[in-house]
Amino acid sequence: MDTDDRTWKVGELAEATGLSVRTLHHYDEIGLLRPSGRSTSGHRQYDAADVRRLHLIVAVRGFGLSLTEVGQVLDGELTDPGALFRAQLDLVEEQLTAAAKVKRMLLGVLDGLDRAREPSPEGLIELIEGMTAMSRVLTRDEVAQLTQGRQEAMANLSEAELAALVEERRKATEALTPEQREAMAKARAEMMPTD
Amino acid sequence: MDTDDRTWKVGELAEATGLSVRTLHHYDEIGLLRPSGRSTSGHRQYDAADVRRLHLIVAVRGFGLSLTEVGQVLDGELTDPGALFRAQLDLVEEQLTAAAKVKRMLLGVLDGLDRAREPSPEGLIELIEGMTAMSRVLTRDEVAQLTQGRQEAMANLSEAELAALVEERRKATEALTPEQREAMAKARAEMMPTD
DNA sequence: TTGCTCCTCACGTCACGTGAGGTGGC
DNA sequence: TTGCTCCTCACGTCACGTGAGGTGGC
Repeated sequence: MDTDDRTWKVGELAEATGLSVRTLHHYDEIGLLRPSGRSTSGHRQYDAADVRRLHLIVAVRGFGLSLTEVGQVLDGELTDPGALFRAQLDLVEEQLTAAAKVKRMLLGVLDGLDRAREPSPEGLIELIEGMTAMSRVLTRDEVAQLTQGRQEAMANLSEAELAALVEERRKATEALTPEQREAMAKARAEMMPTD
Repeated sequence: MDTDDRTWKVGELAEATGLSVRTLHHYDEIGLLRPSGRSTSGHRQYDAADVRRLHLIVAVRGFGLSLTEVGQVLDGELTDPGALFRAQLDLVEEQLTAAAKVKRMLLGVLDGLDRAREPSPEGLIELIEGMTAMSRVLTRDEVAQLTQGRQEAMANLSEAELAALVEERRKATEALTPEQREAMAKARAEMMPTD
């Protein structure tokens, strides 16, 4: 039983797992992974069980859980771990849709930059302004529909806000080249979710 | 020109934008958005230009850039902003594939939990162990193929490591119920990217 | 005068990174 | 004896959250 008896030093374990020594120190500090031994000179000694636990830590951490949650899962401190994983799934799905939207917007901006004859800082700003003003309005409408109780407050705010917003967009559009105008229209189309 | 002359207090702006007062204080502190005025009593006064800049800040921040980068974009400090946005696009695409993988693994774990007759903490652990041991091996193989120079070092490591790994998986599989075994096989299939 | 908003410190968060200064093993 | 690894502080990061204690405007 060679491998069951051998022990790892912190640097060896770091090298083997791709983690940093500091990370292993950190896990020790917070009690997530305490090496089961110390040498006479105080060096950490990880045994096979520690290594196994470390692999589990890395695995569960990969689901996006906090280190506290990782510890709870591994130590069986949760009455319903499934609930935690389901919540995490919801979160990941939100991240996926959010990231997909960001990707669409980035593609829109890059497309606009490509179409611009000569790239000016102002052109970029106006491009971004045009792209996002749209989604801001949409968001406002959605919010207004969802939170009926606050509609009165919304009306007060949107009075000045929407005026400023419309004015902003008018000014911005005015200063654009035809190419940029076209890019903006295309970008808006791209922002509309298709999936 | 009513809206062009009016001025916003920090609380009003926070309410209107959905940001926190603290966030606006923070943007002031780091110089990202300094209100153009202060009242005699020291209260921040944001004018229409400040509000416009704030909307731009929120928009650009939405691309996932750091506040430093947001400032650089808005102040035209970058010779090639397109490069920044392209880098950001790469990052977002990486996040998308990573999140998709996490989603697949979470679905696998949840599926395994559903199939287990009675959910035990040990069963969960073993399920996770089984699911992720697979991807660890795959990753190792890929790394070995990519970094030829380090193959010798890899061989040294994988000797003890792989032995422990195989032993781990054998023990884990041994203790599983038939339902869990089936779930693991299904989970592995799900882990293989299909897109 | 009572609330409400505003102000400025200043510490806390999360998962480590990055030296700083010193000791032990091969 | 020289490197290399190990050790323990301890501050820094990033974008704010969260009180703490006090002042000004309607």
